Amino acid sequence: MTLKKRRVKLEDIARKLHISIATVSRALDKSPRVKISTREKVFKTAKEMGYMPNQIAKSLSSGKTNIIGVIIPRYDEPFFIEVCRGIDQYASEQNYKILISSSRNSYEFERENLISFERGIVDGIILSPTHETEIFTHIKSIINKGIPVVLFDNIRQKVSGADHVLIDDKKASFKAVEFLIEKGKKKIAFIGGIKEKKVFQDRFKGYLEAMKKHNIPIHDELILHCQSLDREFEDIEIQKFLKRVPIEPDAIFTCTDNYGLLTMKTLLKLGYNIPEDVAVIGFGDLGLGDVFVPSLTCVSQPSFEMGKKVAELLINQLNEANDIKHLKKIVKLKTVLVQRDST
Amino acid sequence: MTLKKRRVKLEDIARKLHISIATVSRALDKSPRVKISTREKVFKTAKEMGYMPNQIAKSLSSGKTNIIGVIIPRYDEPFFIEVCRGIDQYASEQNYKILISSSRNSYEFERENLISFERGIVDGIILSPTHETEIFTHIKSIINKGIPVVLFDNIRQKVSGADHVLIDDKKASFKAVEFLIEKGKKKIAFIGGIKEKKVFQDRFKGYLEAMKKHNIPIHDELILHCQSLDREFEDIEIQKFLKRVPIEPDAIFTCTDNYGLLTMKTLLKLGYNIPEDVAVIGFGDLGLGDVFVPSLTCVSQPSFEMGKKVAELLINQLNEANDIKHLKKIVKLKTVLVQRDST
DNA sequence: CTGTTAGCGCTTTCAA
DNA sequence: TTGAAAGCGCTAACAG
Repeated sequence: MTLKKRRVKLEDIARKLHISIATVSRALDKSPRVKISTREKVFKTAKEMGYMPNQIAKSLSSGKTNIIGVIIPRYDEPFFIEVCRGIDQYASEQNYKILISSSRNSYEFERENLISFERGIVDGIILSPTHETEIFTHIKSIINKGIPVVLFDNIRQKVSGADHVLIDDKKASFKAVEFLIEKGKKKIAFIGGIKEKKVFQDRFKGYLEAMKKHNIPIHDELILHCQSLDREFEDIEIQKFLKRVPIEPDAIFTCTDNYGLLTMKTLLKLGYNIPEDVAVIGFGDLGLGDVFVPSLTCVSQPSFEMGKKVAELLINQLNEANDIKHLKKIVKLKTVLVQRDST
Repeated sequence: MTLKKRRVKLEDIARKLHISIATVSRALDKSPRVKISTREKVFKTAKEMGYMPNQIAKSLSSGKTNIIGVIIPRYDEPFFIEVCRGIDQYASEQNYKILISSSRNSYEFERENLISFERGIVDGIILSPTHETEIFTHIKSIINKGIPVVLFDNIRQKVSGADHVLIDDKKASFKAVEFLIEKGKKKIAFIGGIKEKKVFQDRFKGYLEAMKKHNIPIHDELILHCQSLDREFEDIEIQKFLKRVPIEPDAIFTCTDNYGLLTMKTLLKLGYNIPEDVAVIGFGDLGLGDVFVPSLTCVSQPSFEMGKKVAELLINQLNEANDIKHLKKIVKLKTVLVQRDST
């Protein structure tokens, strides 16, 4: 019954009103170079005809898509989701949409994603490098093509030409461990993530430094670097570690909230009291720590804020004149130790 | 030092090789209508010159962006993230990218998002309606313009012309409650979400039916419909409810995992034993239930699978010839009751 | 204030 | 097997 409907375009409005396409375009842009009465006529007709601008045509012609590409290592990590929320919040205020893709913890995927973004679908890119990412030529190459880039979180190497947003992982973990020491803990275990990941390396360094500063001997048996990239296996690794650890720790500093929760779970099942027998600290503060019983003390990382900041920096770059050489920034966000029942 | 570099385009390759743009385009497409030797030359030159196709131009010309728009009510709900993961998984296999936006639990935002997608940036749309969404004209209007749509999860009203993916909420909760009854529980409380949301309505119906079937009296005092849309307030509402409930329940059926966890937290703090004094069931099975101590029994909803299914249906629609009238499908996915320590 | 016109970079007929 | 040329729908420079 309904006729085959072609999309209404500027030309249709122009023809109907016996004016030029350019005038219609300008009228819809509310350009001051169009008589108000004409503008009104155009708006009215556009509405009547159900006109909807074609974003693709606009983009081709203007060279701007108003889309930001975001590449994160994985979806199933609340930290990245929080950051994306922050990005989305800021971006949508500025009339940008975000295209998220996951590099699945793989350098190759990260590279592929970047290349597919290079095809012009995004105006700029926000990226959190995977643990595998050692070489940054793929990123530099994007920057060289004039596409703005902002990096966040796990940055093994500074990339000139990109903004960076991060926290001071070493300092944060140093303070957390020191806090345990000040509580009188001596046998402090460390549970970290894959060694290759910069953030985990730094958190480990903070642990070591705090121990050293207070002259507490470091036992290798009390140190675990989880190698899993999968939630299920993390659980198994941690259980195995805790069941076999030769020295009973009186505190455990863990590098993510999830490690912290898994640690508490296993400790409780093994019959330990938290925090009396063993204190536990997590890292992240992603909303689950205060649901668990006992609630988890942790380093609170401003994930949402980080997302907003990252988006802000990118959009600033986008708004700069192309020829003005942007002074790239390195922004460090503050962390706080949130004390709850596990310490 | 570096020259102002313009992007390499087909024309540049064509000129260098003294052939036409059309031939270059066809060669890169591996069209059989191009001599193999020409194709090879083109590929070689394209690589040398660092050619990168312009996706926007391609899209304008082909009418296809290979982007799927996804609209979810909120980001901070693991269920939606899992679904998005599933969508992304299937979509990326089929060479689609996804553009996610949140309707922030608001009908108005949902509508706006839809309209912005209508501007041609996406080939099709996946949408999970908010609790506020009562009218579906905005969705129908999209469908009428020929844009494929798939709906999932909270569908108050079937929309002809769209595929639907859901679970049988009523049956799932019926079975869960019946399970509690069979365990000998009599004073079963219900904690649900906003009354306006179809899924919560159905889960409530399942509860009522199970109680009725087994002739167990229903006490209004044992029923809570959380009205919060915010994690923090959910916690407060549940605490208040549990502290004031006049009849002590011996079991609590809750409509999300988060409600279940919050419920357990509060019960533990009030000194109850789980499951001896009170059993608790959640809904969702989103990875936290088995970390908590005690672990949470829950209705397991196949979120990731749902995402894959939804993407599959959408891409099927996209692949159909435009004139073939697609028979819209309603897919119901199975749920399972996962028994853990809280019952 | 309005119109004409030349692109944006690619695809795709139609012709050769 | 290749090329010329007409779009895709919109923007923007230029002219009037």
